[in-house]
Amino acid sequence: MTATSTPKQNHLLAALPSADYKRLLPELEYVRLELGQVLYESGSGQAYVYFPTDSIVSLLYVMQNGSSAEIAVVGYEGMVGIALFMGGETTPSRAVVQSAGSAYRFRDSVLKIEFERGGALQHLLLRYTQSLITQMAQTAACNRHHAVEQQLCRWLLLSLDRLHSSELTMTQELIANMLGVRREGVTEAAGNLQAAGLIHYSRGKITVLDRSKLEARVCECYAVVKRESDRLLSGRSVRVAHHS
Amino acid sequence: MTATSTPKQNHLLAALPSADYKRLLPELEYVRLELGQVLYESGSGQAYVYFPTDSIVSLLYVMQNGSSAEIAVVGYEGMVGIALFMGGETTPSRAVVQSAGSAYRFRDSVLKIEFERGGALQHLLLRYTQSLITQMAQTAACNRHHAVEQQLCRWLLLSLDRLHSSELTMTQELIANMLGVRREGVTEAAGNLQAAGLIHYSRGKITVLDRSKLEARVCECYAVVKRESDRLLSGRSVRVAHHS
DNA sequence: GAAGTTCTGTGCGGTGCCGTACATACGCCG
DNA sequence: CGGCGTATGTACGGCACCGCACAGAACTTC
Repeated sequence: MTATSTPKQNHLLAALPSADYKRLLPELEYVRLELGQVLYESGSGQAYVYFPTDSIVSLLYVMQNGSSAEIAVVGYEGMVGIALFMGGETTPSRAVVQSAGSAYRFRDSVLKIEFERGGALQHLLLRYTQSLITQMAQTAACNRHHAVEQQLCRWLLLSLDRLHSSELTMTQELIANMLGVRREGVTEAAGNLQAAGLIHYSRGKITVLDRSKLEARVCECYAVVKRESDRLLSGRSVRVAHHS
Repeated sequence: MTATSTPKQNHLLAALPSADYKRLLPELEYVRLELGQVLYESGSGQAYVYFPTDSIVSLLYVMQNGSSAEIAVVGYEGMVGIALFMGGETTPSRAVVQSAGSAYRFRDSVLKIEFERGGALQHLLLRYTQSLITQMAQTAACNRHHAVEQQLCRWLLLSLDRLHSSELTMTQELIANMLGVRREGVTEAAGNLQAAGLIHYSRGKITVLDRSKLEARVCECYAVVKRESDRLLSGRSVRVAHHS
C-alpha cells in the first residue's frame, strides 16, 4: 500500500465543494492508523477528527463486566468524532482501529469553526450522522433478533465494503469482541461459512471467496443499512423528496 | 389531566431563548396523542415534528418476520422527527405512541427554516440528537448482554422518567413488542418484580411501588443514558469543557 | 529445531429465551 | 347474572449461546 494517498479517498472530503475543500486542505494531516489503536476513550475528549481512507474504525461500547459490543463501524464513507459538532464533546463509546490503514485528520477547533459556517460541510456531516444513527439502530435490532452466523455475515460485508481488498486481518477473538459473543461462537459460525466455501481463514487472515453467497446468508440488517447509507450519501442526495 | 397545557412543558421548547420561542409560538399546534397512534411509518415522510409534553413515543424497528424492537423512547425531554433536520427526510423506523397524552407540533417546513438559522434551536436539537444516539447505542449493547428482567427495569424507569405519575397504562404484550421478546418473558420478569414488591400491575395498569429498588435491579444502561442525557440537555450545558 | 506464544477447534453441562399450547382471571356489556 | 373478549399465568420440549476446560495447530524466538 505505498500508493499515493489523497484526502479525496474519503467520501465526505471528496463530496465537499472545491471552495470548502481548498480551505480545509492545509489543515489536513495524513496519519497512519494501526490495528488496535484507540482514537478516543469513552467519555474523554478528542483533539482530532479522523477521516479514514482505507482504514476501518469501530465504535465500541464496553460494559462494566468487561464485555463489549460494536455499535457502528466507520470507513472511507465517514468520519470519527461526530460528538464534536453535535455539541456534546464526548460520547460513552470507544473508537478503536479495526483495520489498519490511512486517514486524514484535523483539529477539533477547525471542525467546529467549519461546521458553524453552516454550508455544505454541515449538511454533509449531518447526513452522515443520520446514516450512522441508522446503523446503530439496526445493530440494536439485529442484536435482539438474529443469530450469530448472520451477524458475522453482516459484519464481514460491512468490513468488506470499507476495504479495497477481499482479505481482512482480524482474529476470531477480535471479531467476537465486536459482535459481543464468545470467541467459540465465532469459530463455529466461521467454520460453517468456510465449509460452505464462502470464506477462507487462517490465523487472523480472512479471505472472502464468494461475496454473493455471503449476501444470500446475511440478515436483512445489512441491506437496510447499505440502502439507507447510499440514499443519504450519494452525490445527488441533496435533492429533497418534496412530499405533497 | 385537564390541567392547562403549555409548550414549555416540553424541555426543548422551554430551553429556547425567548426571542426564538416567541417566533415559534404561533406555529405551534396542540395535539392529543392516543395510545398506539403512529406518527410516522418506516421510510415515509412526515409533515410534522412533535414535541411531547406528557406523552411518550417509541421509536421502533420492525423486522421482516414481524418481530420488533424499540430503539429509543421520546418524551417531554425531546422531539420526534429528527430526520427532517438531519437532511434525510425519512428513517427506517416507526414512531408509535406508547403512552397517551399531549404534544405540540409544527410543520416540517417551519422546522427546517428554523434549523437553518443556525442559532440556539439548532444547537439544542443537535445536542438532543446526540443524547438520542447514546440511547440507541446503549440499547444495542443492552440487547446483547443483559437479561430480560434488567431490560424491563430499564424500560420502566425510562418510561417513569417521562411521566408525571407512577402508573403506566401498558399491557405485557406491548412491552414485549418494545423489548423484542416473548410476552411470556415479560410475564415472568414482571412477576418477579411484583413478588419482590417493586411494582404492582393488573390488566394493563402498572404501578411502580418502589423506584429505588427498581434502580437497584436495573442494568448499568439506564444510568449511562440518564447521565449522558442530563449532561447534554441540562440548562448550563452550553458551557463547553475546554480540554487542555 | 526446541520451546514458547498465539490462534483455532472441540466437548460438556448449564441456562435463558423461544415456540407452542392451554388454563385461569379479570372487566365489560347485554 | 352469564357470557365474551382480553390480559395474564403456567407448562414443556427445544435450541442457541454461555462458561469453562483443554487439545491441537501454526507462527515466533532464540
